[in-house]
Amino acid sequence: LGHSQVDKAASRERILAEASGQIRREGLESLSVGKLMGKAGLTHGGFYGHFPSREALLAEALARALADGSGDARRAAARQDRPAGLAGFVRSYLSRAHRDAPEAGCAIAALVCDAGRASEPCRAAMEDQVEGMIDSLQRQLGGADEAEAMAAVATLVGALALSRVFTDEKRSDAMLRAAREQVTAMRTSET
Amino acid sequence: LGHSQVDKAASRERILAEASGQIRREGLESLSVGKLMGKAGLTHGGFYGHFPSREALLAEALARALADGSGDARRAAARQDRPAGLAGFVRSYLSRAHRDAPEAGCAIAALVCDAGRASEPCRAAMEDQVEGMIDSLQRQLGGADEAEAMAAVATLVGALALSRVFTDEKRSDAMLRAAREQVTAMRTSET
DNA sequence: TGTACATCAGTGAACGCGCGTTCACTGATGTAC
DNA sequence: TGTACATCAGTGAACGCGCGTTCACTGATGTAC
Repeated sequence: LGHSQVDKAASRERILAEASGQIRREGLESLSVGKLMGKAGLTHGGFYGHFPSREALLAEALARALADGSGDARRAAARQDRPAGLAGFVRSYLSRAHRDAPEAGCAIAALVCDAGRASEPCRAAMEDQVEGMIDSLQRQLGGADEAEAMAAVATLVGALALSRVFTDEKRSDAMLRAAREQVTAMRTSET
Repeated sequence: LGHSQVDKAASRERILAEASGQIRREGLESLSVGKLMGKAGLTHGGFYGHFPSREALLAEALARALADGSGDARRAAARQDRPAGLAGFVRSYLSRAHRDAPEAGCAIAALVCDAGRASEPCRAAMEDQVEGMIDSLQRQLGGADEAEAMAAVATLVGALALSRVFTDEKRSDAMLRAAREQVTAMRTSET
């Protein structure tokens, strides 16, 4: 059991990473201090050496989740040198892999509904990330007006969230495919 | 304090109606037996004369919420004699009134994220309602293929859910407008 | 380099609280005569 | 129509449980000499 400063930083990191996955997998309210510490290999009492309260961790974990999931994906998509550009981003965003691993994926799609009910900091963090995704898509759409980018975001987020509702995998796949076609067609009709 | 059989039926109705609104306003997990009974004008102990458990009520309340919100809206949209048809449905679905009153609105948009994490009956009920909304939109789109209807549903649900994340009302309105334009344009390009 | 000690990461018992659920009870209802 | 009584809708105290949080403690860390 490490007691050094480096170990503490590593513990904090493990706690945050675990929390960031947990909230994307089962929602903001699912995060329990005791269980979280257990998964991080520690006991519940140590939690308050890292964060002042569950609520404070929640805000930080959401920020982390948004950066991990949506942020990474958007940055990848925004890279000019990427072969496929928009089509590549849409393909990966609406992929089975993304649908089946919400804990590693876009926190916007995983938590849209929770966001409106959450504390102000959580809500603000989510809002910023949505704006970021709109910007990113507008650029990818090649100078389309913002309304088109907004509609594209709605389609992407809605389709991914809905694809996770279906128990029948074929229907779920169909939902992803339908949205992929629509968003990809938006570019084609623009350029 | 009524003790008749009619009164009991009315109590059950009040409990269900209250629960159906509560879960759409604050999520499935937000439903508390004690608070719910309080809002229905009763004490917590009486709950088990109406439902066997919180979980059982949850499934019934979700079914009710889906029927109230999405069902009503879809049925209205499906009526052939309605002046505007699809455009009318889309306008009301993506209206400020709908956004600002989730407790009376579409349960799909209010609970997409919660659905995947919920018990099997809840998930199945949600799944059915999504299929129903796809069917309804396909008919409204005038014989478009199912993929287009699915993409339209994703856009509608995604935009409504996202519009509730924004604190800035102008951005929220813009999201609704953007999706309205896109879905309405789908019909135009079809017919 | 080696020892003495202050620091502090992590432990685990304990707390108050709200939850879902149970149950003995109360008193209005509605039926049998 | 009027009375006696079984039914049962609703009450509120009590339960066990898991939660977030606190705190006295332990023992490894890393610094001062």
